[in-house]
Amino acid sequence: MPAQIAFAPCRVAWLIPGLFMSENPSDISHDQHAVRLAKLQELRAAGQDPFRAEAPQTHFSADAIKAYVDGQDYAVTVSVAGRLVTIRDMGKSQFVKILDQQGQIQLYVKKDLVGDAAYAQFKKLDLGDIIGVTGSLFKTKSGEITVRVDRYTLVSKALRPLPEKWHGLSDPEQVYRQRYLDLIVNAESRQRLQLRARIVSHVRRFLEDRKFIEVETPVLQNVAGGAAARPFTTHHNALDVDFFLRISLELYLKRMLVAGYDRVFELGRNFRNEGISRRHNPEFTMLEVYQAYSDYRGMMVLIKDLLTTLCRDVLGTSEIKHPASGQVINFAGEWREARYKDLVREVTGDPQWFERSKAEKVAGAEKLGLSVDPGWEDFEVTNEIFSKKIEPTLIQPTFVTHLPKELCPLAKITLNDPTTIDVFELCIGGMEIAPAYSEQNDPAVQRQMFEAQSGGDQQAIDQDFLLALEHGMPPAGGMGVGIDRLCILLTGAESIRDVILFPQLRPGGGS
RNA sequence: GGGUUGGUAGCUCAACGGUAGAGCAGCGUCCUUUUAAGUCGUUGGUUCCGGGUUCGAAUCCCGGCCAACCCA
Repeated sequence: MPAQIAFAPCRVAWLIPGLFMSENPSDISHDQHAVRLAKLQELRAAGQDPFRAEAPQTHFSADAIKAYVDGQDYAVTVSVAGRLVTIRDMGKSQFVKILDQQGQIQLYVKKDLVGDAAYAQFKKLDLGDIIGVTGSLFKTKSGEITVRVDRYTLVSKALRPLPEKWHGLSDPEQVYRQRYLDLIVNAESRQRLQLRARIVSHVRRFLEDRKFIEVETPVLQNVAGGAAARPFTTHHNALDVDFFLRISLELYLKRMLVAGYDRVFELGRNFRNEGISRRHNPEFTMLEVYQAYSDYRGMMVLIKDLLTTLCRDVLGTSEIKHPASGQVINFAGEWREARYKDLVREVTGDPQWFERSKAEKVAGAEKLGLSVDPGWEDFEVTNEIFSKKIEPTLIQPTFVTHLPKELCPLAKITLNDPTTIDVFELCIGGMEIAPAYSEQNDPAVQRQMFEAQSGGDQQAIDQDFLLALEHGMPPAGGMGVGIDRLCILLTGAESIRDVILFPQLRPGGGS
């Protein structure tokens, strides 16, 4: 049992006479940082250093509360530790609360139990200090299970004050830049970000239970392939070579299919050097899953199982509020399936849309209130309609299938329709959550599609990937799941920044 | 990149051309089962930064920085 830290039985004001007297020009009572430093100095002057102290921890807060045996006050002894977040001082006794990983637990400190000196020292603790206590559980008059403290130890002195206890921290800039403060004082943020951890954990377990193997592939790549996005560049000094940070996991995971890993996944960070918005962070977490001898229809079953079990096991409900639309998203029952072309024909009101000339399509898009870049191809004009006028309306889970082949060079062409590919995009809450393909495994067709997309720029083609394909890749279904967006959906967050611990901000701002 | 809104005490917010305030936190009292505990007293400001207008600017104007939202 570590030695108990005891405050010297004197007041800070005695240490430096007149320190807190208002008529004294050196009064520091208004400067909370200075007051806390003075308290630390006082401890050190008495030969005690809280930063070298230790505390036992037998229980987290919620586990300790569960350990209470009803009707048997003081029967169970626990040691808990955490940050002081509430102090209610009643003279010769105090109720305080500490916060740990599981939440808060109330402590009751009585002068006649801990002794005069230790009690006097306890009164000098500040909100934010980290303490460990040992005591026995009881239930207060108002029914709150509480630790009656026998002894306590200060194990870290907080030199800065906490944000306000009632309103918490609400300045969004400070919430993101000093997330640790947000997590201390805003229970909602704590719950939301812990929910994310449980979602990610469930995803891993779900896939491992189905015999998928988790792998880690390179972040630094010569060719940033597998998606259309602007990559970040970096430089390796020893090799004197420029690298890209990956924009997708796809091409390396397919090499693993070639390697004989029949079910493989990676849960990792992608980087895209593009705009920052409510739905985009420059680095974001992606799940990609590949299953040999499956196809995009198989991926439909997989993603539906994944989301249904997530709802059941993590959220405990199959209905989620969607704040932007006010609708309730229902994950139970059949999910809608709709062809891309049908949705476009419906929203444009034109059954012959795909037979129209580009000029007619541009006019049609403008009629819908969209502005169209004159340099765009046919399919880009149509896709602008899809992403602006259709996708945001797909609130309930919807598989959009048979996308135009120009939208993705990595999928198989539909057998009886050479203009579309065997893919789906799962849209929920107006967002694209998961695209999936029947993966292209014909190396010659794959090469043609890369060349058509790259406009003849051989540098932009991952030749090593094509070489791998020539060794033979089994037919497979593949799927990507944007984990951040999934978390936005499942936690009811309004912004990607709310489900990322430390979202990217311009450096140097704020405090 | 463009537009809108915002930046005031450690935190949450007032004051909108005339002496910068409140609550919480802090400091000093009272109080041994409190629940935003209560009680009495009290300290604390480069009003984001830099210019300008004015007798006088947190407030109006211009420029910059940072953020949120909308748009591209």
